[in-house]
Amino acid sequence: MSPAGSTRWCPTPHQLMMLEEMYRSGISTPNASQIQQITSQLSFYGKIEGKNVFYWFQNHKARDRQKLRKKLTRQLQHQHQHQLLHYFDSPAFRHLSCHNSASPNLFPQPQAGIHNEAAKQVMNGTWKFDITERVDMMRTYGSDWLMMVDVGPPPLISRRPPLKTLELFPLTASNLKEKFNDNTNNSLSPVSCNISPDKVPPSLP
Amino acid sequence: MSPAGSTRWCPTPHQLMMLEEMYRSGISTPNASQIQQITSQLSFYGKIEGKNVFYWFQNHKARDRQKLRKKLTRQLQHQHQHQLLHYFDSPAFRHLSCHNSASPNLFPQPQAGIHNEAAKQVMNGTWKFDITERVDMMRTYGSDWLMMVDVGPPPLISRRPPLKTLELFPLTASNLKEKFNDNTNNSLSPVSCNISPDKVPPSLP
DNA sequence: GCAAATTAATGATTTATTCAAG
DNA sequence: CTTGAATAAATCATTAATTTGC
Repeated sequence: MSPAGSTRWCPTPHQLMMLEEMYRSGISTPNASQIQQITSQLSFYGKIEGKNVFYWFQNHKARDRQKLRKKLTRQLQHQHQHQLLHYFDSPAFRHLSCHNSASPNLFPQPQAGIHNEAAKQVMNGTWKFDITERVDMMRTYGSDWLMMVDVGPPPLISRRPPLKTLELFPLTASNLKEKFNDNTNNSLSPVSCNISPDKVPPSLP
Repeated sequence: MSPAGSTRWCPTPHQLMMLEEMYRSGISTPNASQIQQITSQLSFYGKIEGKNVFYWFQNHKARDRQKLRKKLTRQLQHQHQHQLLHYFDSPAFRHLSCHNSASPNLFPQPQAGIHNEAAKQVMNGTWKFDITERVDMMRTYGSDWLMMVDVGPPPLISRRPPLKTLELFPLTASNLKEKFNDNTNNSLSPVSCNISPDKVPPSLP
C-alpha cells in the first residue's frame, strides 16, 4: 500500500525525479531552509514532509558513497586483469565500446599495429601511460603536473611496491611557454610528455 | 587560429564528438588512466594532451551543473513568488546570497526590529526562515529535530554570538506517529512547524 | 561582403569546500 | 580535531560567433 495507511513516505515518481535532479545539481546536504523550500515545492505533487526530504538526501548521499566505494574496491581488486589499452571496457565505458549501436565506429576496433605504434612511441621518448598499472594524477602546489606511476609488476603474491612520481606536465610560469612551443612539432604523439631522466625527481618521500 | 601558434587547445569536431559521447555515457570525472586512454584515442584525430582532456571534463561537468542549477532556481523562484520562503541559500547557491550584487533586493538585508518580529512569530507558532541570518538544521543524538538559529545581529565588529537551538520537529518515538497523523491535513503548509512555546527547550548549553 | 568591435563559449588556473583517514 | 587528497566553484584568459557600420 502506497499512500493510505502506509507508515512511511512513498515518493511519487515526479517527486523522486525532482529530488534526483536537485541532488545532481549539487544539493547533497540541504539546510533547513532548503528542506522547507523543497518540501513546499514537492508537496504540490503529493504528501511529503520535511523529514522525508531530509532523510532522502541523507540516504541518497550515503548510498552514493557506498556504491562509489564498492566500485573502487572492485576496481582495485580487478585492476590487474585490465591491461594496456583494454580499459575502455570499464563500467563507464562498457556501452561506449565498439558495440555501441548508436555510434558503432566511434571507437574503431584496435587493430594489429596500433599497439606496436604505441610501443614505438614509448621507445621514442614519449611516455605511454597505458603500460602502467596504477596511475594517479595530481597537481602540486607550484602548479606542476605530477603523475604517480606504479612501476612495479602486478603483485601476484607479494606486496605492491611504493609509487614513483614522474613529472608529467611542468607548467610553472617559467617553462610554460617554452613547453608549449616545443609541443608544436610533436603534435602527433598523444602522450607527449617528453620526460627526460633529469626531469624525474631523484627520490620521493 | 586554431592549431599553429595557438596558446590553447582547440578540439577538432571529431574529438569534441567523442568527448561528448563519453560524457553522455557516464564519464564525468575520468581518472588518470582513463584520461590517458582517452587522450591516446583522440590523438588520432588531432593534437591533444592529457590536461586538455582533464580540463574538458571538469569544465563540461561544471557547466552542465551550472545550467541545471540555473534552471532549477528559476523554476523554484518562479513557482514560489507568492510564497513566504523564496530563497535557496545553500553553499551551492552561495552567489545568490543577500550580498549578491546581481539581485540585491531579492534577499533584503536584515533590519532593526526584524529579529524582534521573528521572536514574536516564534511565540505565535509560525517561523519564518527568510528573516534569519544563518540557519542550520541538525538531528540530535536522540533523533530529535533541532534547528540552529542565529539570533544575533550581523557581526559588525564583534564576534558572532553563539547559536541558539530551537527544537523544530520533535520526532521522538512517542510523538512521531501523532505528528505524522496531524500532518495529514497541513500537507500544503510547508513550514508547518507549529512550535508551541512549551516545545522550546528552556535553555541550551 | 568584410573587418573592427562586441559578446558568448570555453579552455586553463586558482581558490574554496568536502570528505574521510590518522 | 587536524590534515591531506579530491573535487567543485569561481575566476581568468583566449578563441569563436555575432553584430555593426561602412
